[in-house]
Amino acid sequence: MSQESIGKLSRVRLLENLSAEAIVSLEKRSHWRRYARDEQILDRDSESRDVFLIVEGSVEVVNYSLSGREVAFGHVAEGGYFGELSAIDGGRRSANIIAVESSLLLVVPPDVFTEILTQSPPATMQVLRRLAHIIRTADDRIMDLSTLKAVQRVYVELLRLTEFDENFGKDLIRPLPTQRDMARRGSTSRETVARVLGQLTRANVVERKARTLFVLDKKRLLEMTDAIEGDEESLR
Amino acid sequence: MSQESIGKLSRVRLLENLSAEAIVSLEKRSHWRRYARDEQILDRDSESRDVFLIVEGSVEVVNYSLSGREVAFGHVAEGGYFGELSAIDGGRRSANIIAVESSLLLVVPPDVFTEILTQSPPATMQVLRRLAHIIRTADDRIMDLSTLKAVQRVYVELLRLTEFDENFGKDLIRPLPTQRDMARRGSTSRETVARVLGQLTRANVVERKARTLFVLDKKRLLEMTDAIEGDEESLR
DNA sequence: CGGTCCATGTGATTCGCATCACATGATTTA
DNA sequence: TAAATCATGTGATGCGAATCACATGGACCG
Repeated sequence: MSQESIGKLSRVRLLENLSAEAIVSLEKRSHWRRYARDEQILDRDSESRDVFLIVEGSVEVVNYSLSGREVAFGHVAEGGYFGELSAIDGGRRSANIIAVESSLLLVVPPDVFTEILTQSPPATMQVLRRLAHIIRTADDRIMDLSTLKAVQRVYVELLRLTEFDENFGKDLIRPLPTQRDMARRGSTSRETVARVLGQLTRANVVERKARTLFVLDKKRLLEMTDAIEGDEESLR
Repeated sequence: MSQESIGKLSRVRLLENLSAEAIVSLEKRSHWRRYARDEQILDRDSESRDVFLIVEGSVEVVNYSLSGREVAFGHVAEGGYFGELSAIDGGRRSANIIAVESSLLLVVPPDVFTEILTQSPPATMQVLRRLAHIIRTADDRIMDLSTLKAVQRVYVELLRLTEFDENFGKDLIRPLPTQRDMARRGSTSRETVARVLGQLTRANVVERKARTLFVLDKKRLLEMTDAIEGDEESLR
């Protein structure tokens, strides 16, 4: 194992409080694996219970319904990990994982993972906080799906992606995901996303330039999200 | 504190692996509280971070949208606990809790809860497994909301409530929740639940008698859940 | 025990949005 | 650079289910 990979490993959130020795020992009992862009890393009905640490790259969490419809669950970035649910409860994998870009992962066997938990309280708290965060996010999404209309869910999605850019001094989304991807996350159709984007552009709430979407009026977008709604188009 | 309450406390899942002394010490630093039926125990925007152990009774987890719509998240029975998310991550409460019946709770301050976690690995694993289970349930629900029609979500809800009764040797739901409650859980309207129930009765898939619903053909119900659906009513 | 409140069944109506169907534009890739 | 593939804009259509509106049936209560 190279010195470099140890350095990178220590940057994975799960391990950030572990000693160098503990990390070396962990690494010895795990194995490395590289996945190409778009490659499937984990299948919903695979039998493994391993935990995957993302040392380089990032992944998407996706599920498919029986009718073939895709639902996006989330994204895990470099320094994150996934697969912990099965390692914790021994149950099936709950989703499919796909590499967004070429990614280097450390595959940790379940018993090595649980050993970390029993030996490092800080690591355990880290996992607990992560699970708590996942639950909060999922609960919010259930609320959105249960109480908002499709159009409003697209607003929510846009707001979720919006970040303030220091250089421009403006709110923007960059890079803007494809409409198909946004539809997957908002549980709506690609066409609806297109229509919403067009409408918001006409209402001067957003402005599109190549791969970036400027959010000109974030406040208005926020209001529109929970309005009982009468006339949308009249916002022009 | 009575001998009896210690006995009851040790039956709360969170504490099942703790020593009697640990439980006594925990109890000393917490306080008891009784809530009446339908009383609100926890408000979504309350500031407390306490964890609640259900020693007697049971509660419902509910949320309200801005438009006033209710969404049922779950139910916690005697021996369970709730409020752990805020104790873990210090964040806001994620839902409202309402007593279903008169309930006796032990209110545990956040620092006492985290102390249990650091001192008892089995308790920690218990919490981890519980959170994992909540995530799996929530993910399933997101899939249902994203890919199923309202009618099918009612089928799913019925299946979720169905249990095999040893006495009768039959599948049944007892007591059958009100249509309003089932609508809350399936994120649909009360009327839709009524229509589905009527239809299933006519198709001899279920049969209603007072407060119990006999599920005559569970297999069929299961098939109808993920069918692409053409003709429902023709099942008669 | 008659009245009030809540649960239930069912019709009629409206509306949101998925779906289908193309046209056009942008990006790969051979 | 042409061809192929994928992303995007927008109209037309149909279906699902929320909503409105009552009628009836139970359950509880003063």
